[in-house]
Amino acid sequence: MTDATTAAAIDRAGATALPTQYQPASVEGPLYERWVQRGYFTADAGSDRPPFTIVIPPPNVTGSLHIGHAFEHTLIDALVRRARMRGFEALWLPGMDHASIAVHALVERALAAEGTSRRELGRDAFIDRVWEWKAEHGGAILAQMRRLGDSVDWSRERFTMDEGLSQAVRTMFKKLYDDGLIYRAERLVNWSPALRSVLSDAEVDHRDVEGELVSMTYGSLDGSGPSIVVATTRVETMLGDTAIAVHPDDERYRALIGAQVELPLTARMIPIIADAHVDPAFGTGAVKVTPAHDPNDFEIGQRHGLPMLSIMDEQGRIANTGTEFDGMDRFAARTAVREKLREQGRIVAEKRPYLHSVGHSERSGEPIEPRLSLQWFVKVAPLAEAAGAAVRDGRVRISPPELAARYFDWVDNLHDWCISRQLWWGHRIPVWYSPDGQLACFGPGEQPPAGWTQDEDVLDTWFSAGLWPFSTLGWPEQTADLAKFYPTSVLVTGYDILFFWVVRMMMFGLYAMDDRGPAGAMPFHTIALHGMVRDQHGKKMSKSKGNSVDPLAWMDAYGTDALRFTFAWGANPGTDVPIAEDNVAGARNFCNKLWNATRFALLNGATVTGELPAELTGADAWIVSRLNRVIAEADRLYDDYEFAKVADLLYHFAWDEVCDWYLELAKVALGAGEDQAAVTRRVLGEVLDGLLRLLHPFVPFVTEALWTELTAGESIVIAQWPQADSSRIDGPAEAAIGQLQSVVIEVRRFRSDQGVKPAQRIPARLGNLSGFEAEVRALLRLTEPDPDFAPTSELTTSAGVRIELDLSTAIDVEAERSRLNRDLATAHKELEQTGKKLANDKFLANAKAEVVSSIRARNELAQADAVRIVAALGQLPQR
RNA sequence: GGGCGAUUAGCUCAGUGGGAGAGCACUACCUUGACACGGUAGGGGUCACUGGUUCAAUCCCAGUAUCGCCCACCA
Repeated sequence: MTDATTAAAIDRAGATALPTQYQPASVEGPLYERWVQRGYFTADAGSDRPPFTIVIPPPNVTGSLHIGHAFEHTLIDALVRRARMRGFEALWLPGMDHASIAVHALVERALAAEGTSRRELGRDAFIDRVWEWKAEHGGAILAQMRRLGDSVDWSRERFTMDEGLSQAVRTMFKKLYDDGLIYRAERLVNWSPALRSVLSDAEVDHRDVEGELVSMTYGSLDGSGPSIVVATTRVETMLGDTAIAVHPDDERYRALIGAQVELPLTARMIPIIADAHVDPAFGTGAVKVTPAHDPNDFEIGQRHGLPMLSIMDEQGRIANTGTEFDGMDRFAARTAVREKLREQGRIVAEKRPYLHSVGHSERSGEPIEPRLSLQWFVKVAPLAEAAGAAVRDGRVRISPPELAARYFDWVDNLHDWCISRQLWWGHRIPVWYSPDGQLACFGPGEQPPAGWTQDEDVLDTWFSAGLWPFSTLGWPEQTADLAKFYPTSVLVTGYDILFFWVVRMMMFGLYAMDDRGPAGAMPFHTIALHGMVRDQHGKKMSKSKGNSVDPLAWMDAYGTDALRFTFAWGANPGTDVPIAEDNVAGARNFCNKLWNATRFALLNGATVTGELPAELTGADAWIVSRLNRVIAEADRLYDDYEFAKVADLLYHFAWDEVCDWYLELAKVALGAGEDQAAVTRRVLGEVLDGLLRLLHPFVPFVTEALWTELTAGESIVIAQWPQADSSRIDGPAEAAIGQLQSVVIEVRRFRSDQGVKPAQRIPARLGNLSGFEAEVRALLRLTEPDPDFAPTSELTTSAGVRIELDLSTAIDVEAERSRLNRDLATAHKELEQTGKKLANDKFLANAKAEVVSSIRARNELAQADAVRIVAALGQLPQR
């Protein structure tokens, strides 16, 4: 390099003032502000760019950014950034908190801390409290999510409870109601006596507890009439028994079927019935049936038309039995009933403790009580069938495909969906009742007559969440957004939520948007499923285990880009992602490596201006060839949502090829005369420009900071996505650099084995290196031979290049002998393996021709290696 | 009980019908004018087990064991 170009390069570096280490804090905030101000993140339905729409799960407003959400957000943002660079009009569908249950519970907890309760407050005041709570916590979580550098247009953010979405929910309910797909029925629900509310199945925690299994005699005790022994873990429910069931094929009881026996403690007679649900092998093979307090018994009761006696009030006290137990708490009654039966001599066996699973309220902790009540249901059969068909016939793709089995498993076995909840926060059911008991559903814009009252219940949170892909676009209005951005391109979410959310969106999208026909109604073209974030040992993160980590703390310590790259690196489709702090540190190191590689390039005048020369040679041709292969490969992997593989590909291309080899080779080229240096400066710019753009979706801040320095462009956010140019693929150049690498590696190994310090310069005479002599000398620190050059050692590399070295001292013969023997062993092993195959006639007859020829080539190579190594060993001085 | 998936280096995970890989960790040497958040070289694996198919199995098939997840059930 001339002094003038050196000075120019240093001037330029001075202007960039890049520090030697990447400092995340100084770039992240300012860059994010700049992106938002310049409007890069906004999407316009009026543009003629093709749409790319992503449905995003709304963050739970639970106070702090959860690592799982940060992970998911990162993947989504990567897709959106790439789409934007590829020329799409990219839109996220942002919203807050479809999880009304969670918010409800958190607000209730806050009220309890204040010594008050939802009931004391009343409905309206409670809802005001929820809004206050959301305004406060929602803002906090948004600020945390922005730190991730996500490119959501948060100005489009919608709350599930806002006016527009309420219209959508009412429209949907009315449409389903009018089509006869919504009905009201009395069913068993999960009742929480403490909350005096229904819980969804998802809010019920099944825990193994130590209870008791009590067996007791029903009917006659003295043999004067029929009797039968049944067992139960909940003795008190016997007060509500309306039958005893046995298996129809059970010989022991065949004669008793149809008989009536007296229910102890009551004057009632109940029948013995036959039902296939009963397991003859369990207990006595006879089961008491309490239809109003047990889900299975309810089914039996329905099949046999049994009366359904509710024997508890809404606080879990025995009621309406006409016995002495009325008014007792259910657990007190359990003991009292048992002891009363014991007095009568009806207890025949007790097993205690008896381990069994009992549903508990996730919110209040006490065991739930199944309870009969009137609820609203969606008839899902026709909806689920359409949802299954859309995936079966390929209109909707699931990635990875293995998880489609789970989807079908669910969709094909869906029961009717209970959509009413006895909560106050949520969309109220748009059904009104007249004073004389009529009911009617009123859609948006319709007014119920005066004096009618609205149903008190609200809709299940997944009802409104299921509308997300189109309600956020303005449906039921036919908006420009809806026209352009629906169906959406892809849904990215965890496989854990496939059943809850994805299936609902599929059913509702296909149903609500059916005017678009089968090809346009589905909510998304692709469902891309990721796994759960785990700790470094693959364990689920949870607060109670104390192994959950705070993504914000890692962003502080290592930078947002490091965290994002870590997420991408671990994101294999559909599989869980163990995240350890070591990985984040590794990603931070990678960011720093990129930083310094670019710094080096800038110091040396790398540029993107001017045409890249059509004909490149040597290392320049090689790295440009590799770049174009990497672009093509990265595109293919991105298209398959193979985030981990993209990250790994780019990591190794950047580190192993660009930094470890190309930059080192470029140092030689930059000093090799102005013509060559100019080409290399341009190639350096080309390679880094392409690499930074490929990495930008995962590593937005570092790439923006470096790319704008390198190219003086406005922003990498709006830069074009790299296009692979197959004419730049250069096989001969790749082969030549491959040979150079093998020579360098072998001589380095020799030096290392001989204990020669890396920095020590050694005179050497080199064989024919086909034009790479300068590079090899620079990389290996081999100087030109003096006139009185006297080699003390020589070696011939596997590529056949002879290298003579003057180590000044005698070589370490034993070290060299051991090195050669190791190589010889490798060659012999290879010879043996390949030789065995080549000696096998069946192999030669059956194996594909290219396999045979590759084995033959390996065999020949091993043979040549062995000959060379044996010769080298023979030349070593004898002991 | 039903279904799905996993088992590969000390740890976390890729991978392929024909030469066993990565990151971190480990060993030795090195502050070489981009980077010690670095460089160079190196050690380390009967690819869970047992059978089968095949010229050839870590990969395909069957079974076993262990682990994980989902669903159902637990009178």
